[in-house]
Amino acid sequence: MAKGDEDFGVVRRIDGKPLRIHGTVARDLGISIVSGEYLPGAILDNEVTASEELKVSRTAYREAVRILSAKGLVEARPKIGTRVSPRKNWHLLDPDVLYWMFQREPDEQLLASLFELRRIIEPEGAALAAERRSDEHLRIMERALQDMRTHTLATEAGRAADQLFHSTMLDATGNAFLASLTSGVEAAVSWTTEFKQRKAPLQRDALPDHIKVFEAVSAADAVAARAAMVELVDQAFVDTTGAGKDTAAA
Amino acid sequence: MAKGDEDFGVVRRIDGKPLRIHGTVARDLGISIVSGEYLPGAILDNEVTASEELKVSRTAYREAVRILSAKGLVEARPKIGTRVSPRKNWHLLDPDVLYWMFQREPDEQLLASLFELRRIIEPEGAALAAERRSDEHLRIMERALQDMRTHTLATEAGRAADQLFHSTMLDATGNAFLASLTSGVEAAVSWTTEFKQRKAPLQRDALPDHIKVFEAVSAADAVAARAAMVELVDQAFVDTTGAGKDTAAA
DNA sequence: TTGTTGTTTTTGTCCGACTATATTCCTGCG
DNA sequence: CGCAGGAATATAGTCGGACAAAAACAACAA
Repeated sequence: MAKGDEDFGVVRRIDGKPLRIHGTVARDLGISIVSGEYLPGAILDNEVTASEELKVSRTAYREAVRILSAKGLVEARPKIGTRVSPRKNWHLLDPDVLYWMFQREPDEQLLASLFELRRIIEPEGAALAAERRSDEHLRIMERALQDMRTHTLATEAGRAADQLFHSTMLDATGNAFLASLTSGVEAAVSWTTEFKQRKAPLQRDALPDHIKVFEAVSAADAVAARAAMVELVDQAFVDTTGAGKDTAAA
Repeated sequence: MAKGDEDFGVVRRIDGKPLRIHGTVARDLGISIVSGEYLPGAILDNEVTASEELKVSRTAYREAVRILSAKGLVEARPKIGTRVSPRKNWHLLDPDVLYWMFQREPDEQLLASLFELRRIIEPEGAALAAERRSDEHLRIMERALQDMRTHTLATEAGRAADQLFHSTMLDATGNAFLASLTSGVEAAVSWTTEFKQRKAPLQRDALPDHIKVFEAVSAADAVAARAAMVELVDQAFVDTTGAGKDTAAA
């Protein structure tokens, strides 16, 4: 390969790092499972057979299964085999699982549930941020908003600024659990957005909603921050699905 | 071992199943990490050294690392080693991570954050359940309440009934994400309760709060269900910490 | 200084053998 | 005939050891 070239054929992770073999196998199997190709209770091929089938060593295959098992998707037992766990046991809010779930066709019902959760969580997050944010938080968020304006969400830099805005606000809530939860969910949604955007490229400018949230947080006005974030989430739902104003109004 | 005997020395998982070697190593390492023994950015011993140190094969050690990596606790890179990830990347709401976090001394701040999250989530969950529950849900919940009354929370059967009550209500919300999230958090809290209960055995009877929630859900009264659940969570917070009425009133 | 090339350390992958576990089945006893 | 106990068996679990690949680092050259 000539200097400067890059191999875009390499499978990459969420964070852009290349996937090892065990990672790709885990990802493929994970997607198959969450998309219903293997139903809960189904038993996967035994390790020897499965690894031969996938043309990887048994070691690599086992490490992949460990990953899926750590996320609650499967359960391995001697003499029985590796069984797909009941959905109830799946770690649905695990970032990878979330990512896998929205890789095929984003299930309408599931997407609605996800936004239902966002609508519960994020307004309260904004309210907490309004009460607890530091001046440093405000500085970063304001700067991020400026970058969003100049670059727009169509560019990589713009989306990075958007992420910075949100992650800074999460940090400002002072609640690590809330931050962990929301960051994963928002990431999942942003992938869906990306997915949808190939078909329906144009949608409403998200900046005004962000500004409203920022101003409320800046003014330490929890009530206003909550209201502004409700609007932002509802708008995001409409943008993502194109429908479902009923759910948003519930 | 004579018939009927059991080996209580075996390390067991949350669900009671025995842990394999890779499981115990993952658990031990995981607890060390979340309890701050290894700080974010720190690099673990290389696989050969570490596995020798722990007297396990490199294969088993690697599978343990895969588990931790799947939960966002560590990140492994060739030539660098296995590095503890920044806390921001940890999957804090993963049931195992949560479990590990409350194994040593339950951090006061963290526990408060967890209840802050519960106070946001669970009332809304109860409200949704009130709107969407089926008659079957009601039947199971009522039955569970009866069992709670007859057995009390001091017994295994009583706690099982309590769990059934809560998990049924989560099912009734019709939101898989909400259910997944809450079940993990409630489980973590119940372990802390168990932990605390060794010192302060006696606390207020939780049954009346449960009944109020049930009656509201049964009457399909979302507002009342929300209010009743707020009370239940606040009461649980007081019972768990013994202090912190400020946070509960926020 | 900058770019390139080699060195080296560490994780990643593979293989093949053996162990542990738990189901299934069979056998013999009541 | 039914059932308890033990043997057979299929599967995941563990091991050790070899080699491959990635990536930081050092040495060197332009």
